[in-house]
Amino acid sequence: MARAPLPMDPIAEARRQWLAHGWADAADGMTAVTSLIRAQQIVLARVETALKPFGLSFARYELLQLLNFSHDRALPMASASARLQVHPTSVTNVVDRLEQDGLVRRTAHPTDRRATLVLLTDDGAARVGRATATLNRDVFAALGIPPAQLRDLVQTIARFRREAGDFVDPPELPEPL
Amino acid sequence: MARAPLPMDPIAEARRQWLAHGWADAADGMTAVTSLIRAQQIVLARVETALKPFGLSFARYELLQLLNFSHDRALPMASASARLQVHPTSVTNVVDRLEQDGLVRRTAHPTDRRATLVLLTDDGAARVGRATATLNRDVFAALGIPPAQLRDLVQTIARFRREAGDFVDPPELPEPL
DNA sequence: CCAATTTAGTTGGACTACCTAGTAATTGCC
DNA sequence: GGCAATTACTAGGTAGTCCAACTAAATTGG
Repeated sequence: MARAPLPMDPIAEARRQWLAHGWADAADGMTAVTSLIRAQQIVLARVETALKPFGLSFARYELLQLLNFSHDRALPMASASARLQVHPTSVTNVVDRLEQDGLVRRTAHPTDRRATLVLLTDDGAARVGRATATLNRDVFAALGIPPAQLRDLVQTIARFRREAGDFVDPPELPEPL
Repeated sequence: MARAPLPMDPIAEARRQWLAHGWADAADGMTAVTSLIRAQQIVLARVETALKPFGLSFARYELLQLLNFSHDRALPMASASARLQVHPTSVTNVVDRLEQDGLVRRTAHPTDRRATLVLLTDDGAARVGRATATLNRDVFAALGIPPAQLRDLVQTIARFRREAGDFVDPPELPEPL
């Protein structure tokens, strides 16, 4: 990743180019998409930096934390894949490495002989606990976005995700027909 | 990528977990970070889907479009790396493949014998032009985020990027000192 | 002017994610 | 009951990202 700040905002520059080429109807969407992609790069870089001392990447951390919050600290591979929204082969890959590091263990599923349970080891639980403390302190609690904007950002993205079919609302109240 | 929508919002669920564990000061930041990462996954998936018929990925497209907007349709590798905010080795990698496909060519820099110019070929220009039309129509102009929220989103992220040192404001007026 | 430093780019290695294709086990339907 | 379709996972290959280390060329400083 390049370190030196650019002398101007490349996204605003792209927006100018879009307008100059007569693509006004797509300019705002283009700007939003590139903004989201760039913002993700920045926050992910911070997360990876914070996790590096623990020998974890964000992909590893997410899986460990998911197990940590699950009953019996275990989950079938397929459930992890669905919950993390990643390809099943990615889960296989990450579990392979986490298992080599002794942070998780593969176990037989009690009833379904096709399935494999991933189990968080004590080492894994300790590791993810320490990583979370660092992450909370150095990244999440120090993002640098004012609370009001943070709230709007999350809400806008939540609406977008729901419309994109990312999840469906749980029936908390009586269903409106 | 998993396709079926989850029965509830996993990010809201994570937020509940964070609050339940007494990490209230980090909960909003965690929520924002995971929201950004998930939103990027969704929009990037749409972009990649739209680009697939053209044999392009977003990384390839970005480089081609950057060259397309540059003088003489050419740029030194280092400039592309800085502008795209990716590691120099990533540029080497992408240029290798684009060159194999005949969409760009490596040329000698006229004055600096260390540097390599990447030049957009006519084929490359035609390809990126058609890809942009599709991208504008199918993705950017059809994001599904209301205009007002789109504007706020972009502005919030722009502020965040500036504070993160992504870019510095251009000296549009006489330099202070 | 020449040595030391910086800059530009590539190579090799590691990680993550995806896709395709395969095996094994389970479920569903006649 | 038994065959077909589905589900769970793994293997192999491709793409993209990064880092560390390296070569070559340009710049800088004494």
